[in-house]
Amino acid sequence: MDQLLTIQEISRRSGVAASALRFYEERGLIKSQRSGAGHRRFPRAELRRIAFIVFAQRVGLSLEEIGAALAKLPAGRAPTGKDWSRLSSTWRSRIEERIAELERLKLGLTECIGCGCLSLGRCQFANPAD
Amino acid sequence: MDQLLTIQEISRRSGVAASALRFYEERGLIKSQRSGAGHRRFPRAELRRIAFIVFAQRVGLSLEEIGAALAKLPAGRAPTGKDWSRLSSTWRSRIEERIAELERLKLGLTECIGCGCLSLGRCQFANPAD
DNA sequence: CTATAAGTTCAAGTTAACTTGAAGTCAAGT
DNA sequence: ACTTGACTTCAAGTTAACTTGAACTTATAG
Repeated sequence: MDQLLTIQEISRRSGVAASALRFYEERGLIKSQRSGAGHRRFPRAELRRIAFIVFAQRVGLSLEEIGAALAKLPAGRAPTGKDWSRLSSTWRSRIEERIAELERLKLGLTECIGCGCLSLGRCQFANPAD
Repeated sequence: MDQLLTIQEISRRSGVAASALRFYEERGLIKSQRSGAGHRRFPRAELRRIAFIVFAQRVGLSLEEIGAALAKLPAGRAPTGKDWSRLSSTWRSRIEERIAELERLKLGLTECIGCGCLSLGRCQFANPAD
């Protein structure tokens, strides 16, 4: 059941360019076995990791952060749904913060820019409380 | 009342590095007059433009887009609050889309990654409808 | 008069996340 | 035998948004 896929197949199924996949492997985010000819062969399960990477990028994480997160997956056994969700659970607050910032900016769009208070250093929208 | 400020003063008041201000000027986002010695002198009003740039960046716009927006400000007269708000009004939908995406991702955090459906190409969270 | 702080220009460096190109290998089809 | 297509590595290029450094000038304080 652990079918091996070529880089093209993985690329097609994940929507991630082959060059990007090589790049991810170089960075240690994903792994592949090699065929006799030295060609990459990806276990189907890598699609899951790749999906995770794409997902995390949309959330706004850097590859470095994503790599650090992936490194925490249990070695030796296939990660469970719980493993994956534990991995990404810390992002919730991050997403919420970013949403909050965008809401603030949206408000600033009318309240702040419109009224003319957009004087950096004092504007509550331009300078979110930290 | 149109007091002229040095680049350091502008930098301090805007929180934007002097090197970045020179860069913005080079890109045509802001303008300065020159002192006898060839030093930049910024009219106070430029702080407004800079605030706008910073604001727009947080929204997620590129300098190029910001430059294009700023270029639409009426030449000759000082921009009014209405000018500024008209300029940024198109961002509302952009912000809202990004918020919607983040909400989707947040949902995917539990629903999708947790349950194991995160199989790219089919997952509704990883691949928002377009 | 001189040291120092602030400014200038211009070229080159930086980081992220890839992409592109060159040069070569390998298996399959005709 | 030969061409094609998919693959490999490695180095270099790309874009955005700046920053840094070198070399130099000008302004200010003592």
